[in-house]
Amino acid sequence: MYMKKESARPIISRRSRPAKTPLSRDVIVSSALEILDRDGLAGLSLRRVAAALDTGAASLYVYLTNLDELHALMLDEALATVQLPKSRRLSWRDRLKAFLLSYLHVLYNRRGLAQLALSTISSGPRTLLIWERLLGLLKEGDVEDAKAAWGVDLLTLYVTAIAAEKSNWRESGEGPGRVKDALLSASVEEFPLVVAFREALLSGDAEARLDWALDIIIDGIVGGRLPAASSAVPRPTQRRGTRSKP
Amino acid sequence: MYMKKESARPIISRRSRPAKTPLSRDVIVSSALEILDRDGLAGLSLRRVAAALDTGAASLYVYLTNLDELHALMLDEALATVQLPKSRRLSWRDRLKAFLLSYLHVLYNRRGLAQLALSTISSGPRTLLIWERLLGLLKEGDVEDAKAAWGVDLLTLYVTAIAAEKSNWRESGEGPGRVKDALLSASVEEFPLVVAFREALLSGDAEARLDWALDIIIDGIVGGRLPAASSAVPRPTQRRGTRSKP
DNA sequence: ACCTGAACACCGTTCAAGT
DNA sequence: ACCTGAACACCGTTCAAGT
Repeated sequence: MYMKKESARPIISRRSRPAKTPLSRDVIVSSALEILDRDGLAGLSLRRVAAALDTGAASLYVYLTNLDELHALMLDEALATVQLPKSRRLSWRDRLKAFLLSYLHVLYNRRGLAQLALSTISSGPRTLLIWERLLGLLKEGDVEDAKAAWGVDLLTLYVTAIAAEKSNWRESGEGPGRVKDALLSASVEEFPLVVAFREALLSGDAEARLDWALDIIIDGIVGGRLPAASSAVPRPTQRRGTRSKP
Repeated sequence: MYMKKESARPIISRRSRPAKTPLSRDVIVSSALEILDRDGLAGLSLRRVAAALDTGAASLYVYLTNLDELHALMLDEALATVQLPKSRRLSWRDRLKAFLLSYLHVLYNRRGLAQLALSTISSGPRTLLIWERLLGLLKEGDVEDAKAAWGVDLLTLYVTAIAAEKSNWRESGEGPGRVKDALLSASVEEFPLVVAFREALLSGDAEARLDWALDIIIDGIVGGRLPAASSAVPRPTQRRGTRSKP
């Protein structure tokens, strides 16, 4: 199952390649994305990328500081294909939803990418462009600045999470089957509500649920309260924060 | 840096342990959680768990089918400590938020657990209990069944995603610093809105943002539209679904 | 039935040596 | 400056052999 291909062959026959394919961040990233498509995140390794480029893993360290950096570069590159709908006939809201759906599909359609998106802090140019577009759409909807800013965070995080969850289901074999089994075998004594809600919990396809959730979140961003305070305001009584010093 | 500890010592001195510590799923899981606490997800391996239990990795396969299963067991076990606030003086809404915050803190406080939560499909008894509690709270708020069911999904996914994102920041060294840098160095020509929104994008601490987002989502679940249709209803025109057969 | 050592097929990263 | 082979310190999983 492990293609050892051209391992013990002294005749290398460089056929088409012009001498070697000069290494660069770009060729490394696109090579890595090809491997991701074929073998998923589990099949992606520096050694495999290097092998595809006909070199050793050590060579990549001239262009990358480590595997994490490659991940971030891959993610940002992949996000280049997220698309704003052209049709000007749609409302800002429908275009926002279409854009988020495009984002979702980009993450979901490429194996392992959604996983990567959640474990990688990306802030490359493609990521910035997505923020730019989202801010533009929310501004079209006359959302106040403070709400738009926080809304971008909320929307991207939610969509990323959905993509990752769906990806998991696909990658790990059988969809939400395990959850379904757990629901069906839950005891009424211990989990009366879960049992009572069985059908409702399992109802609806992924798209209907996503659409519902997006509507809720968008409505909330548009109509909800303003972010409580800018960073300079003293907080009211709060429950034991994450900050380290008072 | 790699504690080779008691590697080449013929005198093993079983001190306190009663003959050996008999292996079982439970001891394996709690041993694994200890390692997770100390060394994070990157430091967790079957070999290390086995070493802590004074045996070889192969021995664990009597109790586990693979590493993924251990992950799922660990997650479910850790979720046991999520707590419903006792104080009956709080509104259902405040108790819901406190419960979700407890969930968040359980995921966040244990290193690597949030990551695990997003890459693992958990459906053990502790997970079911969390659904049970959430359904109970939403019912107290007189949320319609269909909305409550989908709401559980939305709330847990969002909180898990937040925990994972914050965990990433902590685990990967410097918090949202990279994002901040990207924001500060973004060009006005390319990303005018991002630049204009700089301050708003960075404003507010994590708690304020979380609180804002939770309010939006809860409001949406309470007041938003009903899920469009139960699974049996024909869908209106939809954009190219994920389903495989028509 | 349970446990084990050894082996297999991999990893990321570093480093001294080459060009 | 860029590339490389070899080495280091790990992985998960399987398997034949032991008790």
